[in-house]
Order: sequence, then structure tokens, then C-alpha cells
Amino acid sequence: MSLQDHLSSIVGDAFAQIGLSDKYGEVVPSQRPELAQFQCNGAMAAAASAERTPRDIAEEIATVVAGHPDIATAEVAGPGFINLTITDEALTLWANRSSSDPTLGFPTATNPATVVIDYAGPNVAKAMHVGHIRATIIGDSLARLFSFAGHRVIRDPHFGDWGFQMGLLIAAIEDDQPALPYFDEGAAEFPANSPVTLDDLQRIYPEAAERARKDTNFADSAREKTVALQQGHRGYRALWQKMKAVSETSQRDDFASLGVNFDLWYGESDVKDRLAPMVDRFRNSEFAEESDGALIVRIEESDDNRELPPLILESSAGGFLYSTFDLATVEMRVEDLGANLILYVVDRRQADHFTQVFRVARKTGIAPSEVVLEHIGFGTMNGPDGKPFKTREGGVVRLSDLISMVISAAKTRLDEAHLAEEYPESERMEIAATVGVAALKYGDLVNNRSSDYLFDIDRFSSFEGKTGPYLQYAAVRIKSILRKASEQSLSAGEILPPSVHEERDLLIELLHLPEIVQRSIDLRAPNHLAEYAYTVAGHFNRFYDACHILSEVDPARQASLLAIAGWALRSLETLLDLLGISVPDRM
RNA sequence: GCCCCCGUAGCUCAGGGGAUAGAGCACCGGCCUCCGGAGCCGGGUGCGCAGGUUCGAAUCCUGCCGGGGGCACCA
Repeated sequence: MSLQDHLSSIVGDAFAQIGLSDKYGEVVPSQRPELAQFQCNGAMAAAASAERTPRDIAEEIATVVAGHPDIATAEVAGPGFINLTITDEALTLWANRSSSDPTLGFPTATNPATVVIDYAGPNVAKAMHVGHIRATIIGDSLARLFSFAGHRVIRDPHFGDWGFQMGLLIAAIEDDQPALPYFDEGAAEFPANSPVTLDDLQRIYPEAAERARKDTNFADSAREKTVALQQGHRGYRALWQKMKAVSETSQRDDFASLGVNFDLWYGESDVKDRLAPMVDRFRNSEFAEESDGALIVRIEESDDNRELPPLILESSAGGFLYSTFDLATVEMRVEDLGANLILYVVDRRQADHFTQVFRVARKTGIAPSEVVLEHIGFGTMNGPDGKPFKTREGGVVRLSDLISMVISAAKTRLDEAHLAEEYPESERMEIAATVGVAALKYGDLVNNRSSDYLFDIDRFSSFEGKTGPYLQYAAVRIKSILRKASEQSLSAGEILPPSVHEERDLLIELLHLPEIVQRSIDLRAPNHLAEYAYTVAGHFNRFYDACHILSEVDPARQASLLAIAGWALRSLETLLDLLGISVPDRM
């Protein structure tokens, strides 16, 4: 239980005692910190049904609550706000309890759910680019959050490796190099090395896509090859393996440099054996019908306010498309993984696609009613011109180049600040990498995920104010103090009642962590963590200015200050970790 | 055409139906015999417009204006 829950139950009991529902007792942090630490707005909500004035109810609740030993003051203000302050004794008790708790006062799940998080979504033949950054960072943070909350999390990047783009590539490569054994029906074996590099694929793919738009024969040929690949053509499968391998090598490097890991490294192709059986099951069922040569499922519902296109199970060419992959993947995640909740962290422009997949999964029973499917959409990362982020030449920015940019900017900033100058070169590089990635991730996650945001390399690389590096720096300063204390054989002890308001304010702030984590999970919104981490750092910095730890003369108080600093550090590191940001030991 | 999202300070963005709507940047002014100054403190005529619901609306509903996005064989 958190302090806030505890206070809610005290106030809730008071409401029950005067004959009103205890649900009105919900306590939240005060919006007016100069007036109180916490507040309850329930008296105003209760007034109408109780046929009493809000102030009248509030006064009575305040009187009852004021008698509780943990409550220092309970005052009515304005139309009926109940402002609460807790005693320093209660504050200290909760501080000692939460600071020593493995999850910092957050109650972990008693009934853990299996949560599959589908994020990143890299495609074969394409190096990851800025369009993948948000999906990767947001998905990773959500995975960390659910894991922290005690759920069983399965992270799956869901590679795009089984669709029409494969047929396009095969057709283009065959056109260019027809003598390759992959196109020879009688080939006994295939070479060990890939005939194409990722750079080749990056060049070939857009050319082939463009050609298919103009040349229907080429497009038809690519569709045929897609079908042949899906149906098991030996040569195409062998070539596909090569293309997949060269792509994944680069993509895994990108994930590694972002510090992002997955539990499964599945793609669309990992459900390839489920596709035909699933589609055949629906072919003659009530769900599916033929339309323009394709097999479709209509998804309209009576209360729709617009026309929604049907989901295409099988194309008129006899191939499977991405909706079919996603549908079969739901089946796999439910049957094989035991998923209770599946989150799709995908650009919000694909909202209609997920509406189709979810409706079909629901009505066909692929997703039983107790399995929750959610599309976690997000906005675009724009450049300084307000349009999707591009290179100066107008091209797509590769993720690896973007990462290099932020790391290089971090290194420049370290040099300017004359920081880390005496450290070994390898450590300096590591610090620059950690700081650069923190700038990138925090700059993204601090925004509300559903809105577009502007990525400005100059602003991000300034590293001032509300940034990842500022938070790392705040944490590093605490580590430095704790290291010095340790060298002087000083250790943390019990947290004592605060002496100055900066100390009290920090304790109160740190006790808000459980609610912030819960809200971030409920809303699937890491930006609440990002904002809160910044608030915590601010409170710590004020505490740091007000309470000089190492020169404190009272040993018990010094041990208490060390405990508070340690708690603040662990809170900051935990919050940053939930954002996917790590803190160096020094910088 | 239909549908979805967005519109908050000079700029970039937060904001859970609650009090006086916040932060960062930028700009101005302070703070170092002390733990790392990437810091701390002070400085603010802003919720696109008009209605509605509510004791209470940036938040919910309707309309309008402005911006972005989506609309079956790409993913």
C-alpha cells in the first residue's frame, strides 16, 4: 500500500462514518503545495446526492480526519477542498518503509498477466530509420513498466518479413541476376554467402516499389513470387533467408546501441505455417466471402459512423497480406504464449488496420473475450520544419546515423564542459554513448506519445534543462556524494523527521512514485514517468543545496541524510531505467 | 466526400472534471571560504472561436475555423 492509498482509506472511513460512500475519500497530491501536502475533493462530488453543501460535508470530514494520529492538519478551503498535512512522524515512518522496499512502495501484481508487447516493427530490406525510433523507445519503456509491475512480459519486434515486399525484391533480383541458382528450379544447393548486402537491398527495394507502380507486369510477377515464396518455393525461400539475415544483423546492432532487447525475435514469417490452415478454416465459414477475387471478412458493425474496409485474408493472387499475418499472430500469441494482453506499439496512422484485425480476431474467436488487444498509437517525429524528420538532402534518416549524431553531440558537450577529461578514452566514449542515447530517449518519451513532436538536434544536444543528461547528471552527483561518504566509512541509517522544508518536500515527492508508475501503466504513457523524474531531480537539487550531507556534524542526522540521498538516487535510477535510460557512475 | 488526431506563453511542450493553467528554452537580475554550477533563487496580460453539460471545463458534448493523418488486395 502506498501512502496515498493509506490516506485515501483514512478519509474514506470518515466519509463512511458520516453515512456517505467511502469512494469520495480519494486523496491526491495537493495542487497548492504552499497550502498542504495532500487534498481530497470528494466533499464537492458528494454534495448533490447527499443534499448538503460541500463545505458542510468537508468541515465534518475534516473534523473526523483531524483526529487520526497520522494527520497533522485537515482544513477546508474554497468551495470544499479538504487540505491535508501529515505528521512528520507518519512521514518518516512511510519514508523508511518505502525507501527500503524493493519496488519503492509500488505494490506489484498479485495476479500477474502475460503481456505481449509488439513494437519496433523493422522490415526486411530496410535499415531502421527515424520512423522506428518512437515505436522502439515507447514499446521498450512500456515493457519495462509492465515488468516492474510484476507482469510476465514478452517482447516481440515482429519483423516485417513475409509480405509483398519480399516478392518485389525477389523479382528485382531475378531481373538483375537471372543466373543465380535461386531461380533455377533444378538447383541442388545454394551458396553460403548472400548475393546482396543490406545497402543493395536498400537501393533495390524503393526502385522495385516504384517500378511496380508503373509496370503492372512487373507488379504481377512480384505478386506471383510472393505467393510462391509463401507456398514454399525452395530457391525463393533460400534467397529470402539471405535477405532476412543481412537485414537482421544491422537491425540487431541498432537495437543494441539503443539498449533495447527482445524476448522473442519473431516476425510475420514465424506464423507462416498457421496462415493457410487459418484461412482455409474461414474460407467456407460464415465470416468470409469472396470479393473481386480476394477472400475478405467484412467488419462493419451496426453502430459504425462510417464505412470501414473489409479485412483481406487472401489476395486475388492467392497470397497472404499483413492483416492475415497479424491475425495468425494473435492466434499464436493466445495459443502458444498464453497472452492476456497484447499491446501493439505502432504508428497511429495504422489505427484502421488494427480495428480490422481486432474485430476479426474477436468475432472469429481467435481472441477470446478475456484477451485484451490494444493499439498503442503514437505521433510522428518531425524535423525543425514541422514535417517528418529528413536529412538535408530530403532522404530518410537512418537510425544508426541518428544515434551517431546524438552521441557525437554528447561528446562535444562533454568536451565543452571539460567533463570526464581525465578519464580513459574508452570510458569517455561509453559515457558519451550513454548520454547521447539518454538525450534521444528522454526527448522522445517526455512528450505525450499520441502527439507529433519536433526533434531538433541543436536543442537536444544543448543538454540543458529538462533533458535526459540533466537527470543523469543529478543522479551522478548523488553517486559522487555516496562514494565519498563510503570512503569516509559513513553509512546510511534510519530516516529521521525532517529539519528543513526542502527535506520534507523531497520525502513527500518521493512517496508519490507508486501513483505515478500506476498512472503510466494505466494510460500506457511513459511521459508521466519522464515528468516525474524531472520533478524528483528538482526537489533533490533543492535538498542538496539546503542540506550539506558530508559536513553534517550530527552522526544520526548525517546517516538520515545519506539514506534520503540513497533513496532519491534509487528512485531516479528506477524511473530512468523504466524509460530505458542508464546512469553512468561518473561523467 | 467520410472518419480520426491535434490547436495551451515568443519557441518547444506538459497538464488525472477541481483552487491562482505549469515546465524547459530564450531574455533580464541574483547565489560559490561547503558534498560535481550540466546547479539553485527571482522575474509571465497564454488554453483557436461560439454554444452546451456540470457546483466546477484546457479537459466532456455540439458546431465552426486552422493544421496533420487515414480511407481493401503495400506494411
